[in-house]
Amino acid sequence: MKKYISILKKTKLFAGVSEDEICGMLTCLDAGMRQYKKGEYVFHRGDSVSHITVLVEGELHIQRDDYWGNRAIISRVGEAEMFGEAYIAPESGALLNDVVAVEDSTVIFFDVRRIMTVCSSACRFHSMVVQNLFFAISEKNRKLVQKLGHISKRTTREKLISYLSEEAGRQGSASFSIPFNRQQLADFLSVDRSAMSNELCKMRDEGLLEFEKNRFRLL
Amino acid sequence: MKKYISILKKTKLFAGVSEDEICGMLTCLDAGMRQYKKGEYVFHRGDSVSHITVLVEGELHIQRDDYWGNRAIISRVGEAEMFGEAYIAPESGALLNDVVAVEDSTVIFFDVRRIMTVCSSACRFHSMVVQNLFFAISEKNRKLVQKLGHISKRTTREKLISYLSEEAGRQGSASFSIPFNRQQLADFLSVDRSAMSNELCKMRDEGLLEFEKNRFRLL
DNA sequence: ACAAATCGGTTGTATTTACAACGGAAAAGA
DNA sequence: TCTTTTCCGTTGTAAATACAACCGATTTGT
Repeated sequence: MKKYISILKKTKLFAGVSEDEICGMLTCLDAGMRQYKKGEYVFHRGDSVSHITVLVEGELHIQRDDYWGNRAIISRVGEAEMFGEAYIAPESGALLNDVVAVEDSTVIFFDVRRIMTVCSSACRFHSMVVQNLFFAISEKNRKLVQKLGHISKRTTREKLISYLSEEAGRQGSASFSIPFNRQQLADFLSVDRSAMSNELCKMRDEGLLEFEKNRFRLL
Repeated sequence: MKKYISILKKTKLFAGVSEDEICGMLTCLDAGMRQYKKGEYVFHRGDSVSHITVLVEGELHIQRDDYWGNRAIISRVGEAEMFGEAYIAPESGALLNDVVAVEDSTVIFFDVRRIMTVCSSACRFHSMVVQNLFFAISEKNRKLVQKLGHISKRTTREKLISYLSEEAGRQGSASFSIPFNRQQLADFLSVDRSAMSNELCKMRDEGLLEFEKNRFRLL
C-alpha cells in the first residue's frame, strides 16, 4: 500500500495532508487494498456500500445496463479519484449502479464509520479529511448537475457540443483528449454510437471541429 | 421568521434539533429571510452562492433555458427542502442554473461560513447540523444519479416508465400524484410536451396506466 | 507473425421525435 | 359573470434517431 501514498496525496480526500501523515492515518482509517482485472466488477447494483473507495491505479466506470443491453455510463473514475462518498449516510440504501474496472485497477478503501468518527489525538488531520470529503461530495454534486445539462440536450449534436465544450473549458484548451472511445462516449451521452459517429463526421465536414481518435480540437 | 420554525424542524438540515434549539441557532447561523413572487428568480445562472437556502413556503425549480428556449428542469425544491449545498466549498465557482419560484415562495438562508465554522458552546447542536448537511448532500447526490438514470433512457416511453415507477416506489403506492404539470414534466424529462402527451395516451390505451391531471396509477 | 478481437466510419430503413398549429376544457382574473 | 389565459390532447409533417449490417484499419493476444 505504501507505494500508492503519493497517489493518495493527490486525491481531494487528502488535500493538504503530507505523505507521512497519510501514512500514519492508514491504520486509523482502517484502510484496505484490492486489485481488479479489466472487466471485473468492483460493485454490483444492489450492493450496500460502507467504504469510501479511492482508485490509485487504472480506471473505473459507474454504469448501468438495462434489459435490452443498453448501457448508460453515469460517470468515470480516474486515477486519484474516489467513489462511494454518496453512500456515507447510514440510511443510504443500496447502490444504484454497477462499478466496473475498464482497466486493470487497484483501489484503496476506508471504512466510512472510521472516517466520520473523528478519533483521538492520534491523527491530527482527521478533521481536515472530513472537511475534504465534504467538499468532494459537493463538487461531485455539481459535476452531476453538469452532466445532466449535457444529456438533457435534445439532439446528438447538441449533446456533443455541450460535452466537448465543457471538456475544452475544463482542460483550458480548444485541443484536448477525452477519456472515452466512441462506444463509451455514446454510452456516456446516452445516444447511439453509429448515429453519434455520423454526427461527429458531419460536424467535422462543416468545419466545427477536428478529431483523431480520442483527441479533439474545437474550431 | 419564528412562524417558520416548525417548517425548519422538518428539514433534513435540522433533523434531531428541537424547535427551541433551532430558534436559538438562528442568530448564530446569521439567518435571513426573503419572499419571492411566482415567476421571480431566486438566483440567476452565473451568480455566486454563499448561502444555504431553505424553502419554507412555496415551490422552486432549478432549471436552465438554452438559446432556442428549450427549458430543462434540473430539479424541484419543495417545502422544507433546501438548495445551495453543492456550493459550500470556497472554490465552488458560479451557479450553473437558474432558480425560479414557481409559486409565491418564502426562503430562509444561512451563511455557509457560519455553518461550516463550528462556533463556541453557544449552540450545542451545531456539529449535528454539519453532519446533517453532510448527509443531505450525499442524498442529493444519489437523487441526481437517479434522475440521470431516467433521462438517459432512449425513448420518451422509457423515460416515463422510469420516472413514474420511481415515483410510485417512493410514494409506496401504484397510485400517486406528481408535482408537475405536463409541460413541466416534459421539461423535467427533457422531451417534447406534445410527443410526451401522445405517448402517455398511447400507454393508457394499452392499459399500462391510468391518469387524470397530475394523478397517476400504474397497472 | 498470425489470428482474433476491437474500433470507428458508412449506409439504408424503420421508428421515434420535434415542431407547429389547432381546439376544447378548465382555471384564473377582472 | 364574462373574458382571458393556461392546460392538455390531437394531428400531420419534417427531421433526427435507433438499429442492423458491413468493412477496413488498428490493436491485442498468442
